Amino acid sequence: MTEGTRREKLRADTEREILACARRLLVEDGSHAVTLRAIARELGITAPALYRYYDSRADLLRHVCDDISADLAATLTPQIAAVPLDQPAERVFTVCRAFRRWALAHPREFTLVFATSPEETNTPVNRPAQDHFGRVFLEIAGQLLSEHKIFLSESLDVPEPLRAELAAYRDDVSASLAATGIRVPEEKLQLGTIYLMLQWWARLYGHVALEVFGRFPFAVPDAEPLFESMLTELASVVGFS
Amino acid sequence: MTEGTRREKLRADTEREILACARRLLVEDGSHAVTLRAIARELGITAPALYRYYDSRADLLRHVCDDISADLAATLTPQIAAVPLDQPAERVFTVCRAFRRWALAHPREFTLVFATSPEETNTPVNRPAQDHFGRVFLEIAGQLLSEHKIFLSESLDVPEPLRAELAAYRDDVSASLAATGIRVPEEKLQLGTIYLMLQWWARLYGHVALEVFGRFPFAVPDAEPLFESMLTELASVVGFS
DNA sequence: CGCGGTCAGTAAACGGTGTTCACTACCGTT
DNA sequence: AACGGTAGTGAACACCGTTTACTGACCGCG
Repeated sequence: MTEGTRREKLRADTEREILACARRLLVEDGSHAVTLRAIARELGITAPALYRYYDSRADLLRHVCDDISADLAATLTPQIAAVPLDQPAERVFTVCRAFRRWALAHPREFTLVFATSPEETNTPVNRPAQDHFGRVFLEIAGQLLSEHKIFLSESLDVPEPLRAELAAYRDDVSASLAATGIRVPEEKLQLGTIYLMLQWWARLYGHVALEVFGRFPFAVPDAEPLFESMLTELASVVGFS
Repeated sequence: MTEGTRREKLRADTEREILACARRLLVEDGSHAVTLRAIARELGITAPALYRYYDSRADLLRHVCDDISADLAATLTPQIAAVPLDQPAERVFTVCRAFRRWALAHPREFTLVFATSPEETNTPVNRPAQDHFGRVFLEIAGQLLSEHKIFLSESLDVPEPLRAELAAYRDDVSASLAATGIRVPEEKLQLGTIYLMLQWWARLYGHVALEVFGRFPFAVPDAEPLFESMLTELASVVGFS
């Protein structure tokens, strides 16, 4: 897979080591503990050596983000795959529940990837679904759309002022999906579908972020029932069982 | 208001100065620029002097959070007050729009207060609506409930497994409201009401956070129509026009 | 074989950070 | 006039990211 020049093999090796170490530090002690010097110390090298691999600490953190996103995707995909294709509602539920479970189990990773202001990691604003979890979300939604006609088509009432906006997004979604190898027939990507995807993602994200950050307006010791009720309500909106 | 011993007056003065300076640094250069030494430099004192006022940088940041929350509350309250009491839907819309506008105009403050993992500011987990914006949200919702019976009462279908949870929150909400001087008759605080408040907050938060962080699954240049459509949809769920 | 370039890694240094500690000098009170 | 509390200082410690000039070892080429 990677170039075999052996030199590059070693390089890729330590690069993986760096990322793994950064991940470990992040998980165990928080993002402020992800320090060039700490990583170097643990790898038995000196801090400046890391600049052979990353331009800066921010750059490293950005790669850690991508690493985490990849892991999340790798965690979610098999879980969805385990649900039969002919149970689309259950598939969507599964990915939502899995995402919540992952976020609660990996709060620091979640924070870094999903709730870090772009400036913190110096992420260029022009970096939409690139590598990030959005891709996973799109993939799953894309599969769903391409294999079923579950979503209410034109009958779903998309507010008029939104139609122009949504039409613009469609191309973006199409391109994103195409980049991952999924081909969705044009006629399946209706405006209502895109609208639903956005709503779904916003609610899922909102609930999970609130839960991870403990920012409910009052103490909520166990938000799982709340989450489940959100799912069933969302499903009813879409037209699931 | 503050003790007049003049010594304490001076102290309160510089304390305000410190907070104001921290706010300015946060707004202009991001939270990483909020540095004890930078603050001290600007006040013409030395960094260790700040320890006379705050236990640590984290402690200072926590107070900045409270300061921001207070400001947010002060921004929102008059905006709501400007909407006649007999237009409850418009009142809710107003606070939601105002919150979104504030967040977009003050992304760094929003990030610090609403999307900082508790560990970052060393916030004790047991710090629910205390001083934070949750209180404002509760106040507004509380006023709404106590003055109108807009929300669908028992007819709203609260999923069975949730009823126990929600019942537990009710006391919490009651106490929080009472602490701010708002007395809501017990019978107005129905389970469905609490459920709605949570849903509303989760969706509002989710949309705004996504927008501030630019974490929509694809590029969304202008999320305002999306936001407005969310509002009208939420309103229809509650039974507004 | 040996020469030369590429490149991972080093050592030292710069300026910045949070935090601690011993210390001063003032201010209000007794 | 003496005292005690307290805001503020200065020096120091242990970190941090980043830059610079430097060392070797490895690899391919003649």
